[in-house]
Amino acid sequence: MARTVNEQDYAEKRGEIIAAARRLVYSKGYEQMSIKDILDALQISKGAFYHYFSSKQDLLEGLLDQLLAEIEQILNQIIDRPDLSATAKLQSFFDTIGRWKTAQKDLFFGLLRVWYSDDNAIVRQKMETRTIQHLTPFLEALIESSVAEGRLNTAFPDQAGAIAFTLLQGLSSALVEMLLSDEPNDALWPRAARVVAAYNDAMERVLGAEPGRLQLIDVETIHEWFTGTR
Amino acid sequence: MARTVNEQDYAEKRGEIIAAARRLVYSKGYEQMSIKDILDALQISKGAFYHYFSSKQDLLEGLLDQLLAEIEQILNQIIDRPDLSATAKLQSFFDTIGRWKTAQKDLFFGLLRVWYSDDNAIVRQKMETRTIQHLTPFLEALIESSVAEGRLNTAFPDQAGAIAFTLLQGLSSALVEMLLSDEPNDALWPRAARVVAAYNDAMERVLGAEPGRLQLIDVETIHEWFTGTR
DNA sequence: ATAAATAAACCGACTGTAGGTTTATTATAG
DNA sequence: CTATAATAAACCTACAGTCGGTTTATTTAT
Repeated sequence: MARTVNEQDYAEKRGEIIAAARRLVYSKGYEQMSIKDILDALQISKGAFYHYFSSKQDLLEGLLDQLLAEIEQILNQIIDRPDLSATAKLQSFFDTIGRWKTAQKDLFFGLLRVWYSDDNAIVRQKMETRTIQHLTPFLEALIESSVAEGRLNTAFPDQAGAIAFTLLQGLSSALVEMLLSDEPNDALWPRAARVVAAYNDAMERVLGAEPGRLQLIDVETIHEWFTGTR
Repeated sequence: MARTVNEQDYAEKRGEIIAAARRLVYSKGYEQMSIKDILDALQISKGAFYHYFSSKQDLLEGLLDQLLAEIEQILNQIIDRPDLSATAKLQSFFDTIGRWKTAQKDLFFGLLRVWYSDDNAIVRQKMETRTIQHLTPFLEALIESSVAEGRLNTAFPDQAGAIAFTLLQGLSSALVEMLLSDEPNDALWPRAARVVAAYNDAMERVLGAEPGRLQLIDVETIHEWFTGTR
């Protein structure tokens, strides 16, 4: 025979290209990123690129896969903890999201404008639907267990995960819009706090949790978001 | 001076271009629609187009304005009805959305694929945020009145409108995804009914309505959606 | 061990198309 | 008449994607 595909190398190279694309998407957004940007960054030819990806969209799918895989890994770490009750895991899930964003604050805030720009609409849209599709099962399991534990109460544990995600994304959108507005932070942050409180309330009602039980984002965190340098 | 701008004519021509763009967006999606498509459809030159719009994005904004204005008009008709209580208006609001979609069923289903395609992500995204921004006040007012009427119960009437919209959009996304899937309709529709029930429940809980009071979409309607020709 | 064979990996000029600009011309209100 | 709105058409630039071709690694037959 002849030269055979080295799956290892192939995947590695593909990963490198995706990584470069990711940096570019983070810095200038998907639409603004040209294939040439990637070629320049990696010093490879067009032929090389199109050997690994059939189109720019194909590259995007790969990027989304990578992002989702990372999230799933983090989620799994929470799920696997035997010391936590299902309800605690659920809360830990929310906390982890918030903590990640805070930890990578500089990166995160730099990302915001790009991620929520018009030039990134497809990426966000696709990421949103994929997040719901892939992560809902995790949430569903936690919710079902919590219902069994008696800490949650819903007649639709199978659907509640998706609805919870919808709420989470709604909250994110609302907060991001405020963060990206021109209004001064100190005027914004009490309003942000109220938005969070409202979504918290909504989430508790939907899942049938006792008031104050579930906290999507703690007040500390949003305060920090809205008082740091933008 | 010289030839003065005829505001009337100017707006009219702009409207014509937007209308043509709208037909094209409906038939092939925003990204797939080129400026040339519009020029060909109206038999005008590029110069003419760029006299009325500064860019393709500018055109999009105009299109969104048009769409939103139509929705607002419909909403206002409901609000203005003195015979209805606030809660009845709220229900009427949901009904109207569903009835519109059913009435224009053929158009509506044809639209679905295009509207939810990747090539239309920016349009949908922008329309979503603008819908929330512009229509939330209407919902808020209805919710506040309903709370006063004692038919709803929420500590966050000011935020509940936005959250309600989030839920509506979440439900829409879920249903559309099912409608666009390859699975056969008869297998799909009981699941769709359950999704609707879950969102109904969520909405009632969030707004603090009595169970069964609020109906986002009635079962008749979705049944019709999922049994007609696709 | 070596050379022929073969397919993967890579290269970069080229193309078609699209959004947008510039420059020139026509029509019309004052 | 003339200034300007309105239109036309040639032009520019950037970009995704293609394609014929070259290099490089691996296998197989001698």
